[in-house]
Amino acid sequence: MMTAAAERDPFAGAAPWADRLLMKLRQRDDIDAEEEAALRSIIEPPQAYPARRVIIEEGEPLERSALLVEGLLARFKDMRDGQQQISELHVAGDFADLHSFTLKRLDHGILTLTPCRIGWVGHDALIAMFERFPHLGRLLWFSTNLDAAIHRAWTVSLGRRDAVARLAHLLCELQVRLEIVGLADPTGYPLALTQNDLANCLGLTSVHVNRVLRELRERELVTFRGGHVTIADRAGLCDLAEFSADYLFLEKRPR
Amino acid sequence: MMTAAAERDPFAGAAPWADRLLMKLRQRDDIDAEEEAALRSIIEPPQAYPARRVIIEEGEPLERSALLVEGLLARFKDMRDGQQQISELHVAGDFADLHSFTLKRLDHGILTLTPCRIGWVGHDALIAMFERFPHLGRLLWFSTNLDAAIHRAWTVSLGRRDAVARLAHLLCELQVRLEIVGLADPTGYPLALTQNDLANCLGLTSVHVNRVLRELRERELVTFRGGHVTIADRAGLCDLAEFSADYLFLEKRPR
DNA sequence: CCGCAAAACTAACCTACGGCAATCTCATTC
DNA sequence: GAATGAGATTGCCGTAGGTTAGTTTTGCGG
Repeated sequence: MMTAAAERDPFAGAAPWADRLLMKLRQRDDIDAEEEAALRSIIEPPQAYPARRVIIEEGEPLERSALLVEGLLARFKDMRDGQQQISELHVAGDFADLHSFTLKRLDHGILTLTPCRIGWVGHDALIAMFERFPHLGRLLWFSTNLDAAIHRAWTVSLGRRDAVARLAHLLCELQVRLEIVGLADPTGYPLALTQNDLANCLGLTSVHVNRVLRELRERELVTFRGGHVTIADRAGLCDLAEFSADYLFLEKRPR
Repeated sequence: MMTAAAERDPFAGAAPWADRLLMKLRQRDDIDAEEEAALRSIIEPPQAYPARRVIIEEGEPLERSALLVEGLLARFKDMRDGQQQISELHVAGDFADLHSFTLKRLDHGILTLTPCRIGWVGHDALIAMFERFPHLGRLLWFSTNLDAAIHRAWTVSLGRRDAVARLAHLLCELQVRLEIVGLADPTGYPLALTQNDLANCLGLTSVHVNRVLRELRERELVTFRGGHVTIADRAGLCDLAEFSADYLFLEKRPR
């Protein structure tokens, strides 16, 4: 069953690289077939990028946004003294820099942490789509506000949780976000990060992340080894982290 | 000169409580007279709230958003052990919880730190306005993305700056944000916060904030006393904080 | 002008995490 | 299968900031 939009665009209706984005959005609101086709049609076929490549430089003028199709991306900021802070991790299905649609440039860089596939979307195509489907505009606005909610959760972690709870909280967050897009099962998920990457997310040093990982392992809560997170005691982990998924807005509602 | 929208609504064209919001938005993009009238017309006359009142509870269903007309608001989260973390401060002219337009509830509470005046805006009125003026929709989307950029700056502070630089950075941020809405002169600004409030922003204790304020005073960079921030050496302060206003997106551009 | 509470300030001590350096593990390449 | 290098791991010690427990100052209602 093809919609009008789908017939005009040879990619629409197909474009499987938008699948995880749709899973993510449909967790929060209904999207009808016409909207789906419109959304799929504006996302260009994904391009591959190697790990550890800065794909968007801080300040660079932007006329398109990046839909992460596969891999892990980080929003990061480098300090004078060589330290780095990551302000958000992005998983498949995330629009990593939809913020640039209104900001026109970013206040931070975006970096691949693993090999990635990215489908670009032109800002002009977004404007056209929003004129026809204001509801999709609100949904993507929602998704940037969801990023802001994640930022706030990280702020709370960095400000008020100790290193153990902070790491536990991050692992809980990723568990939920990856489950939504079908990349985690209830016992854990693949996570191709180094301990140093985790340190850059958590405002710690890699040495201390190592100590904390050992503690979490010894307390039989989680194991992170060989690029895989195995959650041994989910309830215990959430409790330690004071984690609640409320800030991820998983309920389906008209937005 | 009255526009069509202004003639329909007795408050439009007047509604001076939207002045600072307009100053803030016009710093980033042009707004024509018709848009201005539409925006003014949907903001209800401000209501007064005393200091230290939670005006929005975490999770509460929301059908309107708060434009801060006067005073200081905080987005906050309380921890099990009684600690509090503030994830953003809002000054006059800020839409404090425009995020709830798409989120429908908040992942945090909103609290008055000083006596405040707030003009409420119904979400239905926003939808109607956006249908007629998509450009205003993008501008307000921009303003939620600006909040996200501020969140990221705080994340970097909390993760990678020591207490002195962290406090200095916050004081720099407020200087710029208050200047935009005409509430700071180049030498400083009124700031009716306690040292404990600052501690809750910075992930510190009030005791340590006190020590750090003394250090900043002794280094002749800033003084915070009697609810007023006096900047003695702006360049030195920015340098210490590694502060750049880039993340506040002060340039005027079509959004 | 007094009495009171909240906030500011100080000092002595304590601890979570950083800094540094050495060693270990493991995957990759020739 | 030896050589290499990135990342993981551990131990020791230093320090930024927390904790506790005060004292002092400020603002304010009566």
